[in-house]
Amino acid sequence: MNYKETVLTPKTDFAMRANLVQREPDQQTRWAQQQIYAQIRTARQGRPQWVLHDGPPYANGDIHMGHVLNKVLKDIIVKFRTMQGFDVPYVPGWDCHGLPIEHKVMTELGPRIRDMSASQIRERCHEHAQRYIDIQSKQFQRLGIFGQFDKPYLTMNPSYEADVLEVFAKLVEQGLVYRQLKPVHWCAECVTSLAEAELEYQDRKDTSIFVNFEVTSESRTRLGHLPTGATVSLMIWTTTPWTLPANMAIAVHPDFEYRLVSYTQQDQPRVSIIAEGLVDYAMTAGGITDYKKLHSFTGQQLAGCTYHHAFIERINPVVTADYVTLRDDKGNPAGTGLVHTAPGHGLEDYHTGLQNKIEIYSPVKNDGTFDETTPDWLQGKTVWAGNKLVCERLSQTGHMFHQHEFLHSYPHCWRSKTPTVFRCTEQWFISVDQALPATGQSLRQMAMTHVQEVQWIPGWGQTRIEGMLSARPDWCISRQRAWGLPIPAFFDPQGRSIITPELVRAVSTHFRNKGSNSWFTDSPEQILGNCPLPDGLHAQQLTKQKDIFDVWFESGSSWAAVCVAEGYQMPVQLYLEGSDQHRGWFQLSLLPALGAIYKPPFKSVLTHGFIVDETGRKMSKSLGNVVDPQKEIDKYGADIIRLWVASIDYQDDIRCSDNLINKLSDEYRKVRNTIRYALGALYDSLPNYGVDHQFDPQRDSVSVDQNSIDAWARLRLHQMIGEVTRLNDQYAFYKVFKKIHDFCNIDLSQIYFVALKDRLYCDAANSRRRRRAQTVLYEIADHLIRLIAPILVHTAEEAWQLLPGARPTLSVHLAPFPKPDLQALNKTVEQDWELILQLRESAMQQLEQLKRDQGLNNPLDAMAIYHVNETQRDMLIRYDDGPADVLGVGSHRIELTNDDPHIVIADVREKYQRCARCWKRREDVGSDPEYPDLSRRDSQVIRQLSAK
RNA sequence: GGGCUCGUAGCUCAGUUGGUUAGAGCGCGUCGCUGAUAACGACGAGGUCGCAGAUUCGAAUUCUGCCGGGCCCA
Repeated sequence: MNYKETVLTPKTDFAMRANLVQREPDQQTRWAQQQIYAQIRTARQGRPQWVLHDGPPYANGDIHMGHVLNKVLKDIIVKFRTMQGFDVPYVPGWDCHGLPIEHKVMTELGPRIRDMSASQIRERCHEHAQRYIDIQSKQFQRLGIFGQFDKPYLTMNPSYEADVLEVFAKLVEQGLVYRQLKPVHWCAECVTSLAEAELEYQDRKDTSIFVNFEVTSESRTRLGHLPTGATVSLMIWTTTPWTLPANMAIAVHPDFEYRLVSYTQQDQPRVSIIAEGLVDYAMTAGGITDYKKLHSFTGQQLAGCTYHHAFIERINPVVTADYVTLRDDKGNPAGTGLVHTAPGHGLEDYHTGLQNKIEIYSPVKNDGTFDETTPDWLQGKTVWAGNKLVCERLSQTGHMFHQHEFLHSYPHCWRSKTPTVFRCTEQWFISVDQALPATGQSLRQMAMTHVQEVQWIPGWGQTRIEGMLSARPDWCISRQRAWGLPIPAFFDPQGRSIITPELVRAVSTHFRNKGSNSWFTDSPEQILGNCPLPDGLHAQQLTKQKDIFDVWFESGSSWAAVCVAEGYQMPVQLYLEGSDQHRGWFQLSLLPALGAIYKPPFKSVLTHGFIVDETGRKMSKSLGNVVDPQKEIDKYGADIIRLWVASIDYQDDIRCSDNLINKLSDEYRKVRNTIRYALGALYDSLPNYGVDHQFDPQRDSVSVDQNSIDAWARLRLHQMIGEVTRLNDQYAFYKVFKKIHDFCNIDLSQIYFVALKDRLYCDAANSRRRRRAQTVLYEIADHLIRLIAPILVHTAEEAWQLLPGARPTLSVHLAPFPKPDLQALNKTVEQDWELILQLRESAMQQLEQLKRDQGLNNPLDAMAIYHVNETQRDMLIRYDDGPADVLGVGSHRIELTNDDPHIVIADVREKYQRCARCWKRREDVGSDPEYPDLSRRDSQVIRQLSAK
C-alpha cells in the first residue's frame, strides 16, 4: 500500500512565490472597484475620530525614498488605527505654489515670458503643479496607501486659498502683521528681488579694502590708555566698498581681544584698533613692517564706543555680534576682527541693526543707483561705479589703510547674469513678540507654553523646537514673486499700505469664488465689493500690492483649510514628518494656529530621520547613491518596500540601498510561508480517498485542551498580540515586525509546526486532536493576517481572501485588530513549557551529536527519555505525546530522578521498527496483526480509510 | 562655528537602577530532511560595544574630550 496517499499534507492556493510585482496591481484594481477607502469611511462612521493630518509634499518631481518612508509610516498608522475601530480619515495634500515650480516654468518658457502676463505665467505653473500631483498620487497609491486621493487638498485650490486668508485676517485682527524694511538680493537689471535659488555664483574681480574709522573724542576718554598725538581708528575690512555709505556700525566679538597698534603710514603717526589675532596679518597686508602693539581691550570693552564715518557726517556705535570671526570660510586669516556693519545691505548686519535699534539705511534705488541722501559725488551713480569712487575718496582723505583687487565668488542673477546687490525693500512681517489682545501674550510666549502640552516623539523634538522658537526673528511672510497666494494689501493714493481684517476677509470671499488669479485680473472695486474701508477711502482709489505669501504660511494654515474645514476636532491627534520640519511645517503651523485659534493644531508630533546610503552618507545625485523607489517597487513589490519601512528604527538616520531592501525579501518569505503552512493545514485532502474538506471554523472548531501544546501556541499568540498592540501604540513598528517575525520563526516554524506535523499528517482527518490543532491554526492564521495587515497590505489581503469559512469582513482592512484573549495567558501552561523547551535545547545538541557520530539522520529514529521529579512527571504525562512531538522524535519515556531535570536522547534504530506511514520508530509498531508495518494509531487510521 | 541627534557582530536591533564568558533574528558556513521542497530543521563561525581619558573593586552602561554621520541654522 502506498501510504503517501493516505497522509494529509498541506494544501492551499496561497502560493509560496509571492509574485508581488504582478499580484499587487491586480489587488489594487480590485480595491479601486470596491472603493475600499469609501467603504472604510462608511464603516467607521460615528466611531471616535483619530486624525493624522498629512503634511503636503511639494508638487514637483517624482517621489523619492523620503516620501516613501513618510507616507508608508502614515499609512501603517492609519490602517492600524482604523482596524482598532477609530474613524481615521486620511486626506493627502500637496504644496503647489512657490519658487521651484515658477523657476522651472520660467526656464521652460525662456524669452517668451516677457510677453506673458502674471496671470498667464500662473496658469502654466498651475498646470505644472497639477501634472506632478497626478504623478505623485499614482506613485503613492502604488505603495498600497489608502486615502482620499480623488479629492486631495491642494494649496492652490480656491477654497484652500480663501481659508488661508481667513487665518491671515485673524492675525491682522490681533495686530501681529506689520510692514518693514528688510534687505533682499536684488537684481538692478531685472528690477526684482531674487530668492537664494535664483542666484548663480560666479567669479568676480572686486576691491578688498582696509579702512580706518576715527574714534570720537568721547570714546578716547572713555577707553583711556590711548596715546596722545596720533589719531586713533577702528580698522575694518570689506569686499564691497559701495556699501560703506550705508555703514551704520562696527561689530566686534565680545570675547575677542583687540589691540592698539601704532605705526607710521604716509609719514603720519597712526594708531589702529585690530583684533589681536589679526594684527600681524593686517600689517603685512598693508605693507607695514614697523609697528608696535600697545594696550589691549576686550570686544566687550570696545562696545558702546563711537566713531566718525569716513566721508559722511555721522557718528556710529561699536556693537557686539557673535558671528564676528578671524577666519574666512577656508580657515585662513581674514579681516580685522572689526566688521563693517550696513544693516541695509546684509542679512547679518540687518539683524544686528534690529537688535541694537540702529536705522536700517539703504540708500540704493531699485535701478541700482545711489539716492539723494548720499553725498553729491555718489548720487545717481551705480553701485559698481560707487566701488571705485568710494575707494578714491578714502585714499584722498587718508582713511584707506590698504586696498587690493581680488577674485571671489559673487552672486549673479540667474536670468540677466549680472551681479546682484543686497538692498532693503518693504516686506510684510508677522510679529512673534507683540502681545495678542486676545491672550495678553505674544506668539513666542504662547508657543513656549503650548509646546510643553504637545507630545513630541522622540522627546528631544521639544528641545529642538523650543530652541528654534526662542531664537527666531519675526516672520517675513512676503515674497516678490508671481506663483503664490497674493497678500491682500493695497496702497492708498499717498502710497501708504492698507490692510484690515475686513478687507482681508472680503478678498478671501472673492478668492473662494474666483480663485487667486482674480487678484491679477480684477480691479480693487471688483475684488472688495462693498467692503468698508478705513479713513473714508474708496476701493477705486486703491492699488493692489504685488507681494505673495511665503509658501510656509499657506502650508502652515493647512490645519484650518483642511482639519477645521473638514470638521475635525482641534487639535488633531498627529502630525508626522521628517525632523527638518521642526523648523518648517511644525513651527510654521503652530504659530498661525496660536494666532488664530490660540491653541496648537496637533496633540502629538512624530518625526523620522533622513535616508542615507548603505555607508551612512547622505543621498545625492552627484554621489550616485540615490535609491529610486519606482525601480525598487518594480523589482520587489510594494509590500517589500513597506516592510523595509516597518523594519527600521526611523528616528535616526535610515540606511537604504537596493541590497538592504533585498534582504527584507527573506524575512518576508518567512512570514509568508508561515501563513501558507497554517492555511495549508486547514485543508483535509486525500484525493484518492474522496476526502476534500476545508476546515470551517464555525463547524469544525473544538475546544482547546489546557494540556496541549496547542494551548501553549495560543498563549504565545496572545502574548504577542498584546505586545504588538502596545508597540503599535508607541509607533515602534520595527519592534512590531520583529515580534511578528520571531513568533513565526521561533514559536511557530521551529517549535509548534514541528510538534504538529505528526497529528496533522497522520491522524484521522476528523480526529479530535487534529481538529484541535486546526482550531488553533485557524486562530493563528486569522490573527496573524490581521497583525501584518497595516504593514503587508497586499499580502494580508491575499491571505485574508483565502482564509476558510465565512470571512467577517470583505477586506482585511475593514476587520478589527486582534485583541489578546486573557484566558489564553495561562501561567501553568507557560511554566510547563518553559521546562520542556529548556530541555529541548539539550535534546537538539544530542541529536546533532548522534547524527555526527552514529549517522542518526532522522529524529524519528530516536527516543527521548525525560529524567524529572514527580511533579514534573505528572505534568509531562498530562501532555500525552506532546513532549515527544515537540522534539520531533518518535517516542518518549519519563523516568524519575532526584537530580536536576535533564533529557537523554537514545538511538532506537536497532530496538524498534519504523512505522511505514508515520515514519516513527515506536514500541507499538506491529501491534495490529493486520498491519504489521504500522504503529497502533496509523493502523486505526488506515482501517477507517479502507472501510470507506 | 552653533542647536538637536546618532555611532553594540556583514545587516536590523536587545542590553533593565554600572555586576559572571555582551544577546536575538537575519545573512554566512556545515549538515540533515525530502509528506511546508525555489520550502523546512539542526549545529557552527562572527564583536578591542566609534576612539581616548576619568570615576569605580568592577563601565557597552556614568562623566569629559576627540573622531565620524545626519537634520536645522550661521
